[in-house]
Amino acid sequence: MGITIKDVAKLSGVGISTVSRVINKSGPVSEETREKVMQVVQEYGYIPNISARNLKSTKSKTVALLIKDITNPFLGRMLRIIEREIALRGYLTLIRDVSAENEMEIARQEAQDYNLCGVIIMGGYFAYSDDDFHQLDIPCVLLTISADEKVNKNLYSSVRIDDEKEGYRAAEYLISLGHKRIAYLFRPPENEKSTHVLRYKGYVRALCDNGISFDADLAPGIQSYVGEDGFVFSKILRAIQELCSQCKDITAVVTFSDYVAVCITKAIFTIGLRVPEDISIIGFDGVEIAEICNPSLDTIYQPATEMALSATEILFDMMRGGPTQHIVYDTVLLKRGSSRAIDEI
Amino acid sequence: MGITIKDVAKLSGVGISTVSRVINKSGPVSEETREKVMQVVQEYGYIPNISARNLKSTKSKTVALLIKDITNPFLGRMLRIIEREIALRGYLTLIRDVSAENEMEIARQEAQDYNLCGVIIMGGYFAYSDDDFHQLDIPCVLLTISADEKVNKNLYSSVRIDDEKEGYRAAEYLISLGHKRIAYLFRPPENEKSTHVLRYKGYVRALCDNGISFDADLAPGIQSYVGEDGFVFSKILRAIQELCSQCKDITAVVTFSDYVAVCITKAIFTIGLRVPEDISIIGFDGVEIAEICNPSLDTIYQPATEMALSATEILFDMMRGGPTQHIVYDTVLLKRGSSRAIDEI
DNA sequence: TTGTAAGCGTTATCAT
DNA sequence: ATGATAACGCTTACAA
Repeated sequence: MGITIKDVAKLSGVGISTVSRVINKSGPVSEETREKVMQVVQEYGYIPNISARNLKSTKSKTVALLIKDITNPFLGRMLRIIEREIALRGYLTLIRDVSAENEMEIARQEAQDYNLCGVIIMGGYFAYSDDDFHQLDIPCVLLTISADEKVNKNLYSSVRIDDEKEGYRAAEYLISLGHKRIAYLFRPPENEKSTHVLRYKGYVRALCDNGISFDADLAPGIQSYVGEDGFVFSKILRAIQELCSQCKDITAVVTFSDYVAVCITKAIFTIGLRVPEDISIIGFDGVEIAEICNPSLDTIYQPATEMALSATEILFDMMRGGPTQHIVYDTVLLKRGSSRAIDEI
Repeated sequence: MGITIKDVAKLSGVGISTVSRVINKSGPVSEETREKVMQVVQEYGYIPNISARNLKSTKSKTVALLIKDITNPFLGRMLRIIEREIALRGYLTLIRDVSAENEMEIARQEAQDYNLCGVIIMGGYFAYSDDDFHQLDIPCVLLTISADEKVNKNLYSSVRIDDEKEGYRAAEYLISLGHKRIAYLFRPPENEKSTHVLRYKGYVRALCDNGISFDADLAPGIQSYVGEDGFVFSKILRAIQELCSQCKDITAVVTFSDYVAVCITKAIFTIGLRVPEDISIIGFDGVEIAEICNPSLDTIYQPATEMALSATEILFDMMRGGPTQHIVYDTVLLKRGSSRAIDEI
């Protein structure tokens, strides 16, 4: 254990509170003593103990970043940006992967333990209640998600896209190209209320609106798209195989992430078909992989940078007493060649 | 702020230390009082405050995971496994991205602040000194890296592959296929001592050993492979364009990660050449992307799961007073079709 | 401008 | 088996 504030005080011949004032710039100190203290701090490499700080009722200048699945590249990109923004403002970031857990419980726990100033939750579900936010009791921004309509909008902020609408858009795009037999690959159970499901609902609505009857056989769930250490590809391959053997007339696939779309592309090649000649594909998110794969994917691009910056800004606004905000970003439909009009075939 | 141990004591009509004993199972308590206390704990949702715990000299059952670049998919995979293993042992994981910072300084800081039991550093550099580990003063495992030879091996553990050897192997594989003009794309400056550089050195040695004169023009550094929020592809594309225009006779490329290899593949397609017909490529790490891209990449596969499990196990061993260990894993050269013998062309 | 002292929520020691 | 009480390192009134 390093030296404490007490040691610094003794070593520099001043009182404890003076040292505290120096390192926190939290009160008047004569230039002379200031230098004396800093001298000792430098020489002995004194580091204030955060746990002790957190113990006092005052907030700790740290923000928690709770992530549902830290290996998700889309979330990863935003993570980096947010972390940097938070550091720029002189705050500390506590990162926590909450994949398998209840993120609200963890948020409460951490808020208490570390005396947090705020929380950003990325990619969770949204079965939150008013009570959840009341109990949390510190500024909270949901990123990529929103709470249910019933939850009081003044209790939290959110930054996201309209997943249902964009799912609709993805499907509509393929429909506009003349496709009628359009599959959707999604990940089922646990995430009952997730962005994935919303995108899926958009897909279903798009079909209906265009007079295409929804066929449940075309929307199989794959069992969990990223195993802890296993790979997902084999599962997708199996799904695609079934999809193509049972209903030979499929001409397009929609899905909820670029990553899965890349897997689907590979699966299609593997069974001897081509993209986009035989089957058209559209991805979701617009992460780099969608650009560098072969062929590059058409995709629904989310403005990750802007979303990350907004989330951070809103959080710090709230920490200064500002109001909650709810921002819904528009996406951009990137056309890069993984789908083609059905007539051309 | 939730209720404290004091409140629980009052509410259940017992002393503070009794409550402490109950929740920590750290002393004799009558079954009767135990139930009384637990009753209150449940009812009011009491959560012990970790900061307060950390303040006491006793260790806090938390381990820090320091990562150089959290968006690296290879590190990400191991991260998930380690986190799970740590949780399984009843410990808390503190994740921190140390991309832009000095990981040792942060390790010391966190060790003190959170009263850590141990640290795992993933993907850092290795300009560490004896002093670094002495000052850190808690069990430390380096994952994917090792400290310099000069550093006392009893001060830390390490789990990694032999990057120089495996870089050699990658290059040698292409040489064995008849390639002579083999490029290497790497990321230069800051990482002077990183795994990347070792792999590069292996590549150079392989060339020499096989009587191929090293041509610096074939090993350009790309400026930084993952911008904070920018994409790397354009940079690689430029590098490949130059490489192919200046020295038309290149037939193969080695690089330090699958991700970059995928970018290179795309760049090659973009300028109108084919993989592996015109140019052979081998990746590094063996992450999923190397399998699902087109064509699937030959790559040097690192046993990520085993490495992650080893690192965790060694750390907990050390925490129980066990010795330091230094494990070097072998890789597997996966041949999936992104390189071909030069004669076949 | 500076120092003293009272907490913050725990755990650990020591009586009881 | 149980309950005071003294730390742990820090911030912050309040006093000097």
